Amino acid sequence: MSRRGELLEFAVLGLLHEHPMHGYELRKRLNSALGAFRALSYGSLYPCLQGLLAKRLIVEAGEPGGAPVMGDSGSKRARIVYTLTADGKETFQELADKAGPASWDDEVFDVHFAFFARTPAEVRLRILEGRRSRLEEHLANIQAASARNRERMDSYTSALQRHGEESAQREVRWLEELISTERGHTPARPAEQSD
Amino acid sequence: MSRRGELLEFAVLGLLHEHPMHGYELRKRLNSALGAFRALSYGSLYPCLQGLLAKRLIVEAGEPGGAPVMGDSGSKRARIVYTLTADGKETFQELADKAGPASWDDEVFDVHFAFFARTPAEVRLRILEGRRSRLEEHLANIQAASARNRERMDSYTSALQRHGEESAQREVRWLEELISTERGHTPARPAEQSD
DNA sequence: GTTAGCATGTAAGGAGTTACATGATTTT
DNA sequence: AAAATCATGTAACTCCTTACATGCTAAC
Repeated sequence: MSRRGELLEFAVLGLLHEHPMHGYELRKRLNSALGAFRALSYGSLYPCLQGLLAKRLIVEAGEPGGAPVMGDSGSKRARIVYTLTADGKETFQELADKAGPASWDDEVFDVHFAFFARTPAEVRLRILEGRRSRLEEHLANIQAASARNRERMDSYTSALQRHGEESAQREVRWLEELISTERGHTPARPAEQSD
Repeated sequence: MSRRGELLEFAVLGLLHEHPMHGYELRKRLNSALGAFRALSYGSLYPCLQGLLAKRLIVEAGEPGGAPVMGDSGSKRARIVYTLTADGKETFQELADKAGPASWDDEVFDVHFAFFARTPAEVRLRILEGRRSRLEEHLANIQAASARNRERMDSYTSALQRHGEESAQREVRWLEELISTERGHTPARPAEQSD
C-alpha cells in the first residue's frame, strides 16, 4: 500500500472477495460500507476495474447462479459481473498482510480494518497499534499548538480544537479496546503477556 | 465556495486577516489549526500565494514592526511576509458570508467554522444547521445499510460501522449545543422560538 | 564545520471529480 | 408512456502530492 492509488484496487478486490458484483453495486458498497470513498464516482471506479481486468486480477463472469445476465433479446450487455481470479485473491491477501506507515492514514486504515476478518492476527495488531500512535502523535501536536496560542484563540477556534481533540481521544480509547480484545483472543503467542 | 479549489485561498486569506505571515508559518498554521489541510505541501501553498498576489488580494510587505526582514547583508531575500490588501479583506468577507451545500462538507465546514468570529450570526446558524442535516442524512444512510446487511457483517465491519455512527452522533450533539448557544446569543429575532 | 531546521520555489505526475454520452429496466 | 433508477463508460479538468533544486541560519 505504498502508493495511495492502490487503495481503491485493494477495496475492490476485498469486496469482490465476498462475492461477485457489478460496478454499480460495487460503488454503492464502497460509498456506504467503507469510511473512505464517501463519494467515489464512476469516473474513478470503471477505469480501476479496467486496470484490474488488464492485470487479470478479476474477470468478467457469468453470475454464480448459472446463466449470464443475458435477457431474451440476446443483445443485453448491461450488468457486467466481476469475479476475483486466483491471482486476484492472492494479490488481495498480499495487500491485506502488509502493514506500513501508510496504513495508519485515515482512509487506508478504514479499508484495512474493513477486511480485518481476512487479515492475520499479528498484522491486525500492528495496524491497530500504528494507528493508535499516529493519533497520539496528532493529539500531542494539537495540544501543543493550543497551549502556544491559548490567548489569541477566539471561542470558535477553541471549540473546533476541543472537538477534534475529543474525537481523537475517543478513537484512541476505541483502538485500545480493540487491541486488548485482540490480545485476549490471541492465545497463539502465550509467552508475551508483558502488559 | 463553489469550487473546492477556493478553499485554500479562503483559508489563507482568513489566516492573513489575523496578522501578516510568511509562507512557511502559514503552512504550519494551516496544518495544525484547521482540520482540513492536515498535510498541505509547499507545492500547493506557494502557487496559491502567487495566485492571490496576481489577483492583488495580498501583497508582499514589510513587517508591521517597521523595517523589512533584511539582515545586514542587504541581499537577504528570504522570508516574504504577505499582507492582506483591502480587496483581500473584502474577498475574504464575501467568502465568509456565503453559505451553500458545499459548506456542509467536512473540510469546507472546518475552515468556515474556524473563521466564525468574523462570520455574521445568520450565516453561522445556516452553516451549523446545514452541517447538522448533512450528518443526520449520512447517519440515516449508514443505519439503513447496516440494517440491510446485518447478518452478512463480520464483527470488524460492524465495529467500524458503530464507531462511525457514534462519531457522527457526537458531532450532531456538538452542533446542537452550538446552535442553541447561537440562538441564545441572538436576541435579534425573538419572534421565532418555535422549537 | 556539519547537521538540522528554516525558507522558498518548480515540474511532473497521480488520483479523483465533473460533465457528458448512452441505453436498459422498473415503477407509476 | 413517462419518470426514476439502474447500469456503463469517456474526456477534460482540478487539485494536490512527490520529488527535486536552492540557499540561509542556528545549534552542536
